Amino acid sequence: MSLILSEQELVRRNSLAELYQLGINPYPQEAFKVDVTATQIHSEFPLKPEAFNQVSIAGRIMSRRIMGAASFMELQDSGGRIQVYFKRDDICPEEDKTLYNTVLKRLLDIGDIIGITGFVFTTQMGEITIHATSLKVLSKSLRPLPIVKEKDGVIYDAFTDAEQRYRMRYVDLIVNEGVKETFLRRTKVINSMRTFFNEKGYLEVETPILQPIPGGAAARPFITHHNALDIPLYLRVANELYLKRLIVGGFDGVYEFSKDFRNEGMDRTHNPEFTVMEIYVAYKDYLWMMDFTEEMLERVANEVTGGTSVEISGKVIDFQRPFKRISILDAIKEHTGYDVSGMNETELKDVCRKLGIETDEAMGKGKLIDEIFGGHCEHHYIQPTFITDYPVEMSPLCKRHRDNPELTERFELMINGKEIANAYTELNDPIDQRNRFEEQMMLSERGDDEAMFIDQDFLRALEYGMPPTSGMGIGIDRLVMLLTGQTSIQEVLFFPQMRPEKLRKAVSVQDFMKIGVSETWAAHVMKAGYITVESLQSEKAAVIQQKLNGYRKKNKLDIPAIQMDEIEGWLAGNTID
RNA sequence: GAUUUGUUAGCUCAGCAGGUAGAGCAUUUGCCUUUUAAGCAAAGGGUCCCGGGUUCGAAUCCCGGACAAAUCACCA
Repeated sequence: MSLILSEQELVRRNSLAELYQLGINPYPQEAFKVDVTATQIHSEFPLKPEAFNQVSIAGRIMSRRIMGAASFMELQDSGGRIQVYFKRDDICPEEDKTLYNTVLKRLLDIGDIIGITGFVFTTQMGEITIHATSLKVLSKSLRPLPIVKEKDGVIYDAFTDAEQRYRMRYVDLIVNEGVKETFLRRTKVINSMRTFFNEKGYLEVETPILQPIPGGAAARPFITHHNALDIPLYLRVANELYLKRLIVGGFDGVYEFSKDFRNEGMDRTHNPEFTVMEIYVAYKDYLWMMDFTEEMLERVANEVTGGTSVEISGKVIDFQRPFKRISILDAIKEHTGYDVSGMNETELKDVCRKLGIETDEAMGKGKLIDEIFGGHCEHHYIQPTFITDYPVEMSPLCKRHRDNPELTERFELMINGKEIANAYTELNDPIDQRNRFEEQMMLSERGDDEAMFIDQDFLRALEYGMPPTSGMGIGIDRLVMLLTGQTSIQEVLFFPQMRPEKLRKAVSVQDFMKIGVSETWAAHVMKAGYITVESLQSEKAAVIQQKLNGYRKKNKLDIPAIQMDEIEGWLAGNTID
């Protein structure tokens, strides 16, 4: 962060100092009583005006319109904005008009947080407004906010730079209307699901994020190190294996909203850390889970949006039950014309070649079928659709299909061409499970770095016996995207992962004084464009002299012109402590 | 990782016939007691992302780099 402040920041710091001089603490300790919100005033004042004769409210100044002895401000609290009217003689009934003339008109800025008391009325323009009778500074803002204005529903000068919006989400939330709403909905989605599960009697649990074996999904993990144990630990890529251990332990239904971490690419649908809800229910199968998932999504959509359909990038998606169901092999047949059921690896590679899909040695049957589906079928499923009965090679934790041992009892829910949920009739045969892990190991040896590790403790748990169980995982971020009409995951995460901001090396006046620059000149040297000591020392003395004296003249500085021998002293490289 | 586009004042953006850096809002000063993206008048504010090159001269042209966005690739 540069130490060189913009003009507006300097003005605000000066205002801050003046407030202190006036005996006003711009960051007071004591609580401020808030007895009403902007939203309440807007909705209830027209019905019960007499209830708003004395209100106390706090918020951030978002606009100011000052005209002599009267001013209007827009105050923004957590729910919205309310206009405030100040009249000099009302907030300064005595002789001393400083609070109005100096504090309100000059020392307060857009972005400052204030508390006021007053009564609500309607202006001649018909806007519900608080007529303030007192004013208290609650927090002085030292940086200018982007000014976003709106008239007749048209937004002017919106704060749109995605990088700045994500890096400074706090600013985004303050100035961009609608950002808060997305995150309120996100919480509603989660609350709605949680209530649904709790009503069914399932237990919310917490399982380890730091895992010695990153199991439960085929993904590249983040690795870290535990010093005391001196072992590597992995950030979880899934919580599946732990939840199933709990089913072994005797719970009928367990679920967890889990932050998972995958060390893979980032784009508008992938963030390195993301939220998944996983639920496991004993004595159920994947057919039951399909019904359960439909019921859950229809209800969540209803509770969050007030209906079952949502619009996203021009497409209307309907969460009304029942959802379409189709097996993955039928889906491939339908969209490519190839019947890949029963094909061996060579035949599948042949199909891939004909479809223009690149293959490599590391790909087994499961991966090949996945590629065909991903490349030619997935994007067709806009309306919620269950894709079922995946090949056994693709699903090492899933039970074989009751009618065909080559397949598994698995479904993925596709919405808007993307996978949203994934569910199994869980594999509880410990012998089969061990074999499947070993097949994964072979894939790993062939070079598939996403293949799963063998979790011996998980196998031991299965050997004690797990009841027949169905489990389902759903990507919360992607679901929230659907239900808020957002097309990038960054819009539904408060703080999406960003490349670290490169901060300019902070230099201070003292750094320049160390090489002999006088205190008088040090600040000017920085303002004249030498933002590091190195940048100054790498310049020729004559150039520096010209530049500094030019700066002195331009800014009409009341100090003597700089002399050559003084500058040569700076460049000599002697440091002074 | 590839391609395309972008990076200019606090914010949104113009300027790219290479020739002294612009607008609106915001800021400062003055006027204004019910305004509405308030108004009127004046002023200040910029490493034109960074580093090289071409040129008498680069925000503008060329090369390299950083960062971002979009598309694609990768991604149970």
